[in-house]
Amino acid sequence: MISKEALKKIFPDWEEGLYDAILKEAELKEAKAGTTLLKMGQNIKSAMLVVEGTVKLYQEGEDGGEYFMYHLNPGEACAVTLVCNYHHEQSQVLAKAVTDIQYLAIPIEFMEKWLNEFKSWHYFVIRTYRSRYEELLKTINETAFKNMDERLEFYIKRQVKQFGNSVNLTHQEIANDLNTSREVVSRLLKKMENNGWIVMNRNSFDWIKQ
Amino acid sequence: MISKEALKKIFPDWEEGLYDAILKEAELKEAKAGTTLLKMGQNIKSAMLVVEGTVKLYQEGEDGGEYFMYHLNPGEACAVTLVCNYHHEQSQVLAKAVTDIQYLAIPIEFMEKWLNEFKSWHYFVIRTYRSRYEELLKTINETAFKNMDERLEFYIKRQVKQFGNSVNLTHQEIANDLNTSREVVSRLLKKMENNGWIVMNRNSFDWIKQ
DNA sequence: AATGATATGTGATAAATATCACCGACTATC
DNA sequence: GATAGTCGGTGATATTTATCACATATCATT
Repeated sequence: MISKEALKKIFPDWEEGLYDAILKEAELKEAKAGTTLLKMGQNIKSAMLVVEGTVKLYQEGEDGGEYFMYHLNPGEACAVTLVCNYHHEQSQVLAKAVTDIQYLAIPIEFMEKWLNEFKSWHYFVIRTYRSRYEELLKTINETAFKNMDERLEFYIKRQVKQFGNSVNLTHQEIANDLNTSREVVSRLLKKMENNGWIVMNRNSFDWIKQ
Repeated sequence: MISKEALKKIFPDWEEGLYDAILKEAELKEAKAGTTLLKMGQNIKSAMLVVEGTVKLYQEGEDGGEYFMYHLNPGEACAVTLVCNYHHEQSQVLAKAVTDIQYLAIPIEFMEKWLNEFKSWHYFVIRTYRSRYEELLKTINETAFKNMDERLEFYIKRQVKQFGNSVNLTHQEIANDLNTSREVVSRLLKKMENNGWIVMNRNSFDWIKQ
């Protein structure tokens, strides 16, 4: 299990009792890069708090398509799993580990209990919802108003912010995240290269635009 | 001001003290149908709780376009205005009254105070965020995966659920909400009419599909 | 170095949507 | 009931994106 000190660094400003409760009740789990952590429609059994690594959150289409919404980093939690009420809540998102990750899985029976017991947990839940809500607003804005070239640029910028200027994704992977086709991504990336925004390699490219 | 009994009907399951606090601190405001209640970028000075009527929430594009996200009904609150921390939060949404409305405006200095004082307020804030988050997920799903014909159908169904089978909107208004053009909406509605899904009139149409 | 697998490039074409131009129908108002 | 304004219909065309087909490039493995 994780040490209390490490926990405090990643999730600051909680009450002592909450750290103790986490250490007692949560399970520290690991997952390899690429693992699907949560599927749409799946019953939610535990809340997920990211300790190490990065998770990608998707919306899933009926036809099986995926649409990238936002990243989760250490100290952040998956909003949909912070279930307050009932026991048969189903996931409305798809979550995948991008890197090898560690996360805390907290059985959902503690969600309501802790809301009553720990003020800092309450704040954490609200902060989580608020920040995820704001991410969704950005995603909607991009999707509703922008063409694919701008959406791709937005996507790459988020990627760069997360992992640095070297983007290690194939055109196909990017196309999947944006729910478009590889050809479209290839052509738009080629344009960006011609504009001097990126330098392309196989399996990756570098963002060099200011 | 509104009576305590009326308040209890619209916002059930709060603590007595919270009703009293609302009655003491909130202002009951009115607005005519069509009024813009909140613009994007505007400083948030008060939380908005709907008492009577319906509010439409939009995302606003940089070019001035609008994109409809969801309705707010009596007993519901605008999530973005439930600001917890700082005083200079700016709105990331556009809110418009669809009907004549009444709403409670609560100065944001009480947001944090009440979170500490009233457990039921805490729950109300979380429930608000959760339900708005879920609405956004639906909106993203429609926008990212569906073509305009399906999006229009989804839009009409939400409208029907809100206001009944008679949809009193012009093609132009629908086009604005979906960030497309009137011609596209007209053509798709014509198709729906040919399919026997709707009966069209000037300024309105009736949804007759099962 | 030959082979197969994966990644990327690109033309041709189709489909969806946006835009422009203009028309006729209805409505409110005087 | 003439008129101006709003609403809806529709062809033509442009743009964006999706899809298909196939070529080339790179890499890993032997």
